[in-house]
Amino acid sequence: MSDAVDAIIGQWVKERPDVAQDLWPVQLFARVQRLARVVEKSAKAAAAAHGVEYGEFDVLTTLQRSGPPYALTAGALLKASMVTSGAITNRIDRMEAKNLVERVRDGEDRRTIKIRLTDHGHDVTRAAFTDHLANYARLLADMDRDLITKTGDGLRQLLEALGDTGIE
Amino acid sequence: MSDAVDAIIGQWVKERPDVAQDLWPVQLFARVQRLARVVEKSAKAAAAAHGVEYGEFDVLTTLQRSGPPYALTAGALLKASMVTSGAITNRIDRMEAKNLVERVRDGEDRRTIKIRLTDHGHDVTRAAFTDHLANYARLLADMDRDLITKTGDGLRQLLEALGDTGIE
DNA sequence: TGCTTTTATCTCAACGTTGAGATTATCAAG
DNA sequence: CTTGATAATCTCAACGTTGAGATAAAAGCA
Repeated sequence: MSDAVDAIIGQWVKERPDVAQDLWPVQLFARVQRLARVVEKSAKAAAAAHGVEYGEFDVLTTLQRSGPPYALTAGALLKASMVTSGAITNRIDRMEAKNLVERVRDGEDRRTIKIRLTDHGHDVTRAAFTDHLANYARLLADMDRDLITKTGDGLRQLLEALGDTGIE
Repeated sequence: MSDAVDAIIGQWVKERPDVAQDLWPVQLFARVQRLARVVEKSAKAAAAAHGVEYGEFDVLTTLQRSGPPYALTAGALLKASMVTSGAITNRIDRMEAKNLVERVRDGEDRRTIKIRLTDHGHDVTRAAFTDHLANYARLLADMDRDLITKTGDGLRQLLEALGDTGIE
């Protein structure tokens, strides 16, 4: 059996035999990259069905899983999202206009603001996340559960080694 | 041992116990997504050191690994790149301005154009790809080789099941 | 030959992200 | 207090991508 990445590596071995022994990370990282794109494309469609961009969906779920009172600072959302500060500001602006979240000034530190899920934001998040999980399950419908677990465990060890250990 | 994704799943189990049994795909897909971002960020920096955007680097390597005569149609690059047509046109425009590639009309079919690596494009690609592999190796420096192989194999099976089997 | 359909590429406005810098507030030291 | 340093958020122009539509050529078919 072979996939697109096997074909790509085969091309490199032919064209760049001088680096053939350095291609071993490619079989992992190229697959991670391709799988991420396939899954993200599917997830975007699932989010769009609920009227939100994928980046907005990310903010919604981060707030919901943080638990009561469903409010985090812009800085916390920034760290959780792996994007830059301008992107977070824009996302919050758009989501505020859609009445999904609201900006609340923090009494303690007036530099910080908290982003809080509105009731409407809660409803959208619950529905969208449920659909999101159904979509995930559909993608993996025919796969062996044990393989999924083992592969996920391997990725966890990689992420730990790369320092991706906390969500703050 | 635990990583950021374990923490995220822990939050969901608490906040949405009603979907706790549907979270199993998350431990895989969330890791794929996070790892892809970490690796891509690193790869972008490696490409930038050679004066090219990551998307441009993708076009360069696709052309180089295709072998002589190092020329593909815009359509072939489109399929290989997993982006939309406008993005490919823009990338080629920018790369042509940088003298990395040149557009060549195909004698047979005047609708198609071939994108061909220039000599300069060849040089940049060789150097950038060598650095790219060194960067990959650095990221995996402390990892067990067998784990990397097994995890990559798991991802291959997933990609095959999702139909990502050819590069055309 | 003419007509329609299909194929390949490009156009362009809307969109989201980047990232350096600006703004405003807090903290630490004297 | 006042000054300087630090911290949190926002601003904004530049950038790359999206995706529907336009353009143009080729292929299929009467």
